Amino acid sequence: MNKRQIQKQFTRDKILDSAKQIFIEKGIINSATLQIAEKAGIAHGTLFLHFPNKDALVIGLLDIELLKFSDEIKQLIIETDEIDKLLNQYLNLIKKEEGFFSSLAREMPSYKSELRRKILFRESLIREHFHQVIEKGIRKGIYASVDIPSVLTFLFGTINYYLSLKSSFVHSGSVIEKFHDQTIEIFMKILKK
Amino acid sequence: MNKRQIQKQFTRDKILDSAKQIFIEKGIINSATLQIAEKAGIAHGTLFLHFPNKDALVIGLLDIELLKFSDEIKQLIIETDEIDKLLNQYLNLIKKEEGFFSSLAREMPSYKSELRRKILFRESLIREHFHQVIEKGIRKGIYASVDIPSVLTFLFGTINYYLSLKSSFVHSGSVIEKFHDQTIEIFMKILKK
DNA sequence: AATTTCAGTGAGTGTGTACTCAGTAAAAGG
DNA sequence: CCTTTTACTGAGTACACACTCACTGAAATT
Repeated sequence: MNKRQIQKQFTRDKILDSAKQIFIEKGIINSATLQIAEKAGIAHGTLFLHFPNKDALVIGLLDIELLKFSDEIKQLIIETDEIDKLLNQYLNLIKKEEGFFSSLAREMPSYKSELRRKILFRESLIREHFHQVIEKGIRKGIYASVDIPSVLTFLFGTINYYLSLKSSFVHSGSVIEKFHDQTIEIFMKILKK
Repeated sequence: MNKRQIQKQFTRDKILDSAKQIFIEKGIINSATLQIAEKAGIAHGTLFLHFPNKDALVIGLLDIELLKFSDEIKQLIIETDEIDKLLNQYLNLIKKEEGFFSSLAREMPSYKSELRRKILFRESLIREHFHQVIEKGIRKGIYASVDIPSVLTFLFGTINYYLSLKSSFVHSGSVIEKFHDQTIEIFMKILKK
């Protein structure tokens, strides 16, 4: 990479960093591209050299962040094969980026269907891991033979709900932490024989 | 009421009807007040004679609709005191106005906190009824002595999740219907001794 | 019948914001 | 050293949309 390419990449990263900060603070939908540019310390027009339009920026941002998250999850799967430990670790990971996931849960229903599909696809990969761990548990006779997709929708739906209404559930601090124990407890009861 | 008052009320109703239709179709946040006025068959300015601003219209609309729903729920409570039947009836009521509740679930996280508090307050009244029925069941020894608020958050969270992502879960038709049986089944398992 | 009241009208205004494009300066290439 | 390429700039444009207000005409009041 020559000097120009390095500079270009650097600017792109600044835009994405700024977009992420603003995404966490108040979401992307109601934030102006001008504000993102200002926070990144670049001209408004520059943003559109790197992303053809606002949607592309959102997709770019979410793609990167969710990929990072996916990788961390994968690591986690390798390390744990008990569902309560996995769920505990999963919640801890979300908690680490709770602002991000809260904004995501809040705004997702308003995204264009293509982007929503992308996000749900990434979620489905995570579900797949949970699915396998539960399946193994059922085969071993540890868990009741539940309909796995159903119980996972129940689980992920609830977590999504906590995140999307975070500001109504907690004034400051973590929703995930608040509901951490009871979520695991109830989910384990669902799996209980 | 004289002729003028009747006419005024009629116009107000037309606005609310139109707003409800548009709310169901695509939500209120991304709909223009001009469009609502056109659908109601009135001038754009007229809308602002009846509601000082767009927010007031949204509050007016949701207040009326949620009050109607509350009343139907109350009726239901009187008639049934088994939790699975109550839940079944509750889901049926939501299904009857699924478009409305889907839009509500989708947009609620984006509303100003005051309006969100209002909506959550109405929901809390409904939860209160569920709470009582479960409590009675626990006292009778039918259900396990679970932490009722936790399991209710789990339940309402999941239902909210289905509704908010309705268009991702079903192409056409009812999400509530799709998840009806499994929701009841899992919830009853949570309550099982 | 004359006057007052008021619901309704719709062109107009102000604001916010996504996106453009002619111009600039520094890096790359010869 | 000169020419070309290109990342970047930021004032400008187009558009959408919430909300206003001078005006109209019919109903209510006198």
